[in-house]
Amino acid sequence: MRKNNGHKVPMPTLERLATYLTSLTELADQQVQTVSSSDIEQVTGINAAQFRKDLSYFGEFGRPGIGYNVLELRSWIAQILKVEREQPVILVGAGNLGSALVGYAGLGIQNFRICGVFDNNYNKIGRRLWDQEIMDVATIVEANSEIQARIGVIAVPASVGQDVANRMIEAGVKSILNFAPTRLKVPEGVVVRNVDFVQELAVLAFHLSEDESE
Amino acid sequence: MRKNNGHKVPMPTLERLATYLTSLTELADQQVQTVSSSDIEQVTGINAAQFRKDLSYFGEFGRPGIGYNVLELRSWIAQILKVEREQPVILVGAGNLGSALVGYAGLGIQNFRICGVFDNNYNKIGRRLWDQEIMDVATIVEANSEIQARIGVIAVPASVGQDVANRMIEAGVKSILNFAPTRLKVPEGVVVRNVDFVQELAVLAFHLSEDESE
DNA sequence: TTACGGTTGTGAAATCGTGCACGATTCATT
DNA sequence: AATGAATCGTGCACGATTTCACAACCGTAA
Repeated sequence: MRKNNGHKVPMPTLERLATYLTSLTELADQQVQTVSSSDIEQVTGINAAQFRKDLSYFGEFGRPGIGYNVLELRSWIAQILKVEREQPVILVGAGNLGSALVGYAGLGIQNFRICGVFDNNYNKIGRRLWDQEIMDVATIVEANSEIQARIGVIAVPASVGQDVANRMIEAGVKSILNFAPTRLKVPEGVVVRNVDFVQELAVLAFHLSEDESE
Repeated sequence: MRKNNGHKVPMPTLERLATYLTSLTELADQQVQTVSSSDIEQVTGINAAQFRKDLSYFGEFGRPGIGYNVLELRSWIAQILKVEREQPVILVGAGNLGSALVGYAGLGIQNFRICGVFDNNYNKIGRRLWDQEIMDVATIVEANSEIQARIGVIAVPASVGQDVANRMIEAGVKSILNFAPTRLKVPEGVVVRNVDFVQELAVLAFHLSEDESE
């Protein structure tokens, strides 16, 4: 990484960075060597100027007249997003959603790996979920002193979301992906992103025109 | 609904509307009769002025000096989001994620119901997933002429995402919730929202500080 | 009736994000 | 060496969104 000595990268830029990374990986698989910002626009639908601006927050990665080297750029973006090496992740909630996430092969593509699964249900603790043994959430601090995950995923009912978040933070988690429909209270320095299916559906429902929704 | 004769409601406003709806339902369950915008800020973490501005796109729902009637406001927002009555939803992809979504009780709370589940795997077609029989995705047009869903959920691998979207649109779907990590090409008038776990994790990884990520 | 504490709705200011437009750079060709 | 086509990086203007701040309003109590 080159600049960004300061800060203030817009959140939408970060989200797009992840998109670029995915597309660059595809392009690399297709043996493409070089791309221009308008090629990226072609593939991702994101405006070419936007792409260049996004990168400019972090340095200069392209060559005028040429474009970007696919492998190099992918590696740079991976570095920026801190996914050059495998990122361990822990997950609490071995229900349907948790199970789907642990089994999701797509995680590995961006170097994420779920290295610990926890639940509070004694019928589940000790069982296996894919390649993971489900552990007691009460042991999360101890377990994560081993795993050393800094990212945690919450896939539990809303009612226990805050409690789980607290434990995770105590266990050293700094970033939380929260699937429970609750706003988590977290201390300074901990980042939370919420994913709420129902909220997404509600936004979609809004766009239905009256006569359609009938 | 009262005004909004025009349009142009900011997307972030719509997303927050869904949050308000959830919180209002909780408040109603707690027998709270009236709330002020600062009560809402307390509960949701969303700025009180923001809340009032959001509502102002649709009309005047509060009384100066008093606040908002919880039940009334909830009903109004539900109307705005078109979730006053049950919204049928169809889902393609009876894998782990699809299964989790069909089984997710939270959907019902906002009046969404998955009324049709499809897949292309002959080992799955005909089987039951919770209360739904998995149907052949090839029959989606016919099946949805009965179900009349206008909202569709895509929970299939990226490679077949576009194909599934096309079929859905042919079947009359106007809004798509897409869990496949691909940018879908859709005709004018069809709205898509993407949910990408890996992108979310990547944004979270970015926020880890160097020495932590080691 | 008047005064007051609490609260809304909204214009206007401040902030934030996007996209254009252009100077600068690179390579290929003559 | 000079020309031209392609492409980057970025200042700036625009558009979108958030936040402020205040007039208008409501109910209560003196």
